[in-house]
Amino acid sequence: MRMAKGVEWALHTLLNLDMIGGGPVGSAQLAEAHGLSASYLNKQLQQLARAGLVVSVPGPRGGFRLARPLEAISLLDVVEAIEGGAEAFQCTEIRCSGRIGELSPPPTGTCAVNAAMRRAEEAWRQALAAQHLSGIRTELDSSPMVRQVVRTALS
Amino acid sequence: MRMAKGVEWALHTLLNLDMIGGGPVGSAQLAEAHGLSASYLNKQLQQLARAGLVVSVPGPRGGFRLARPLEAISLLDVVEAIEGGAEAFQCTEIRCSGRIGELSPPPTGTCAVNAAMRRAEEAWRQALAAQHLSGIRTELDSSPMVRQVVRTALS
DNA sequence: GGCTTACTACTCGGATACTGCTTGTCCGAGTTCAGGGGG
DNA sequence: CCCCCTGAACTCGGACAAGCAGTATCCGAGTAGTAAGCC
Repeated sequence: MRMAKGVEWALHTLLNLDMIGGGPVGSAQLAEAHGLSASYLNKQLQQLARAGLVVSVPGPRGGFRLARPLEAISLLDVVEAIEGGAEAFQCTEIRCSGRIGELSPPPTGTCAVNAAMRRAEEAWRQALAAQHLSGIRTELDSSPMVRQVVRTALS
Repeated sequence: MRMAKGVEWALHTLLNLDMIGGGPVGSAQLAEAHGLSASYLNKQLQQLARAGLVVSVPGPRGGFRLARPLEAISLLDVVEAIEGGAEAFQCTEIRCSGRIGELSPPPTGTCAVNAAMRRAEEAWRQALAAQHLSGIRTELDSSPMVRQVVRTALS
């Protein structure tokens, strides 16, 4: 179970978009800031745009800008935008297959294994939803010097 | 991010091993119980054996049996046995690459993005570690009739 | 001089190949059991 | 009658392919800005 690395890219890129301020920034510049593939980062940014986290501006001097402040963007928002909202553990109901399934009556209620895994996953989602990008920005050394570096790198 | 379906197979198989009792059961019978691929289930059982959750008995009338009671097996044990203990979110330290990495001084401390993701993952792991297979067995309808069905299916 | 218009350059957006991991399969090593032969 | 030995069958164990999701890339659609031409 490995999370797509696009999540890491998206998180850092969103933080950079916040540091640079208002105007839209092209995916090429955002990619160069961290030495990433511009085309692939563009793909991730499109998914963020579909999820309503960033706004895309077409045309020359276009790009992407934050759709809302970092305070209103949780880690869960970003993960679901990139990974999709599907559950990691997908119950295939093997309890209804094979000899046990044939010999047993159709089970009632949800699978206990599935329920337990979903409980754990719900804890993960809640922990993600409880953390917002504004908190990460605080943890980072967001001194004016760092912000200036980001602006220089994205100019 | 999709969890390997081997986790689901392993969980149901461990529960079946408990229901049938002491003697070792071959992977072929365990697979037939749920209509699974015997060879592939065998692969998963080997990983459970390496993790010390089951004991493998070679030779005719061999197979696998539980190494310890269900009360002593948590969901985390099973997930880590199948998936491996690696973190789902793997920080590639892109903050040190690209133009921002070149212009900024080497950062001190761990990446804030990585720390936040690990906090969420830790919540998930704790939720997994808090649930034991004995609890799932209780949730299941483990009436004598069901147990008899499992024994018949594995005979 | 001001306005309109066509052009150019630049951006996003989606369709298209490639790679690594999960999934699935196969055959060999090792062990137990059974049967036959000898003491 | 009891013991030993040989063989066979069955199991785990690891090495070997196939399928799919994630990864990476490229080219087309659309738009803002610009410059030239016209009134």
